[in-house]
Amino acid sequence: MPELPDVEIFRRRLAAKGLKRAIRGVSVRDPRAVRPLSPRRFAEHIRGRKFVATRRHGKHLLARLDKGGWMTMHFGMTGSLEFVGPKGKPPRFVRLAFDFARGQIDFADPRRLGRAGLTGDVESFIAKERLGPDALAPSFNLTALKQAVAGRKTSIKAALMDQSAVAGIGNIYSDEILFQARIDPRRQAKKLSGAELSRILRQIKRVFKIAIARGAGSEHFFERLPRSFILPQRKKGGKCPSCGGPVRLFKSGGRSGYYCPRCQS
DNA sequence: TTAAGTGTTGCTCT
DNA sequence: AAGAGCAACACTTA
Repeated sequence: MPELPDVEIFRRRLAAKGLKRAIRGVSVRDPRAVRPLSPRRFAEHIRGRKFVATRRHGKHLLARLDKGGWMTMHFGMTGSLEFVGPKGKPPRFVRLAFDFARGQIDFADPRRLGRAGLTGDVESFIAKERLGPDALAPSFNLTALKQAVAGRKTSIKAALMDQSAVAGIGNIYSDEILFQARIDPRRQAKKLSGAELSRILRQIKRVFKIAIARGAGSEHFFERLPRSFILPQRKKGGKCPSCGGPVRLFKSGGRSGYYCPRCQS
């Protein structure tokens, strides 16, 4: 689930429910969720303090602490951030819980591939993680996209998913972006024309903005997407929303990609 | 029941 | 050294 739009939803949730309120307790239910930090060091660093600002870079969420420094979160394949009110029922698979006077914020993660950590400042964190520019940052323009895929022999789909080239695009949304841009995901990145890259850039911004606006990751999210989106058809037997033909599955590096062989070339 | 599949990343091998 | 393949992980679905 957690690609850029999903993480942006988590960020907004944290900003709405967890900012400028005392964090009364931090419960590390699974030590692996804060690895390589010790649960104690992580919890003690945050307990009694407040989050005062949030940021997102690609698929990473960061929250600034009132006395300086930031908490970082990455959601792996199945992580999420949920707010639970005073009488609410917590989700399954909670690995970290932040307790406030009214309710709690839970980091849930069935597959345990997500991580939380601590860092001094955002810029050094981005450098350490080797992250490219955030896909929604205004500075990620056509020049930056050209730079990201320049000379790359790999497929445009793989290049877009490379977080060191551009941060935030994953397996699902790369399919949608390339479908909207009418580009075959298997094409070599370096062989795309300027006009094609321009279409891709426009669709990165558009697809992500639409996904965020429609509540990425929420229940019935797929039904709330425009009819022109291939995302709900991203399955066996799916039909291209543009031409009605069957969507095709291809595999690369253990990942599944879907596309319309008639509409994308 | 068992096996395959899964929205991410990082390590290994070439 | 870029790129491909697979492991990590644990649950859900076929």
